[in-house]
Amino acid sequence: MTPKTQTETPLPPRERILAAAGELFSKHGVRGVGVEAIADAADTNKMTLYRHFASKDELIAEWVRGIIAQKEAVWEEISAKNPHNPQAQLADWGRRVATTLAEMEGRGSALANALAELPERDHPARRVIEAHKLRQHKRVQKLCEEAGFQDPALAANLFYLLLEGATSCVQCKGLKRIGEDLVELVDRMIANSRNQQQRRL
Amino acid sequence: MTPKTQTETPLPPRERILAAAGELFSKHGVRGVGVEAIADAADTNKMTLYRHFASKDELIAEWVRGIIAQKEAVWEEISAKNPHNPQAQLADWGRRVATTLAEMEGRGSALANALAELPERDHPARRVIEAHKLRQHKRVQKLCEEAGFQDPALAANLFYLLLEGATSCVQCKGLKRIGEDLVELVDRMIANSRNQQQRRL
DNA sequence: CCCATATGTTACCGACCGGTAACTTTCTCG
DNA sequence: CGAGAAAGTTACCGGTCGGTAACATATGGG
Repeated sequence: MTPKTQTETPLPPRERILAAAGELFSKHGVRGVGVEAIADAADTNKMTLYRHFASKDELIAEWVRGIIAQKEAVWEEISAKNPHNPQAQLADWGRRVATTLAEMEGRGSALANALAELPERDHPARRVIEAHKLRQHKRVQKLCEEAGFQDPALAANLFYLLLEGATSCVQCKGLKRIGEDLVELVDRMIANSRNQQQRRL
Repeated sequence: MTPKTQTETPLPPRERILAAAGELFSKHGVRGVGVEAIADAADTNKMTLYRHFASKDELIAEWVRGIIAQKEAVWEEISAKNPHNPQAQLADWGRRVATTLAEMEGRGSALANALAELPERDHPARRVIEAHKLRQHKRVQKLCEEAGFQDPALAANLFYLLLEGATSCVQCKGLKRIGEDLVELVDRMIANSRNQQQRRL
């Protein structure tokens, strides 16, 4: 009699919970979803959830860690595809950010939203996100140094501001051309870096 | 016996409530503060709060409207100080954004945070914020047209992304030079616009 | 087969939240 | 002074939330 419409569940409960939490957190924000709703969506119950995660905050942190891991995996992919070519890596990165933005409908970056929803400065998830953002910034800065920008730190901050700005803008509808313009701007930056290199030779 | 340490209260309750709500919302986020805490901080009570605001959501919206009003007042000031000089207006704006960022300790833009905390697409506050962001973007775009950029829409999006990115970055400590670099980048953009104008003459 | 382990089920707790009712106090102004 | 509006006070409602206890069920390997 119970419909059982969901796909079969070969995944262990922990993974199902993480997946369900991810969907709900993305859609309604971490503070807008209760643990019971998560357990239901994962086709399990609150008790099992608490056997796998010490608290809701820890579940949030784990979810955030997953997102970050796959973002860092993308970076690995980028640097593997064009090793020793920082310009190409930066361009690739810009393009990927733009396409990612195009796919996000309405609600913006999960990480930025989580940061805004968790004002407590010592929240586990917050620490993880901040560390990741700093790593990301460092990575861009290193690429800018290798790319031969006159002022690598300035260039890196420009790139970084463009990225952060774009992911922040997605929340607001309208402003549609932003994705393509982001790519355009990154490409111009890279062209500039080449000019600067030539001038210096 | 009651300490009564607070400053005298010559302001009507409505203003006190708005002020207290503003402080608490900024510090703990709109979802992290209850109406009772707001009433207490305003040295009044929940009942009086609900006589002046139909609901918590309306109070949030009113707070947001206040922030936006003062941001738009800044724009008036900017355009009054350098009328018919779009470059100077853009530069002034960049400088003001940078100093504002320097003052915000830790937690980022109240508007961006509110947007992240209110996923419901028809929340009154959300509508107000989105309208404001669109107005802001239009304003920058008009200035870019007047400033004679080759591609005003592209330039406007660059400015806008820089702004949004900077206000979004404040949440993350570290990344300290961002404020000064924002000014530097805006100035370079403006220098570019002058070159483009000359080239076209 | 039987025990241990993982999972499901139900019920519950205390805290907090947004919002309201009913009544009292205070202040203003005619 | 006295009426009326604005503000304060207290108590309460229904709901939700994060988290736990106690117990029932399955599953799988020695």
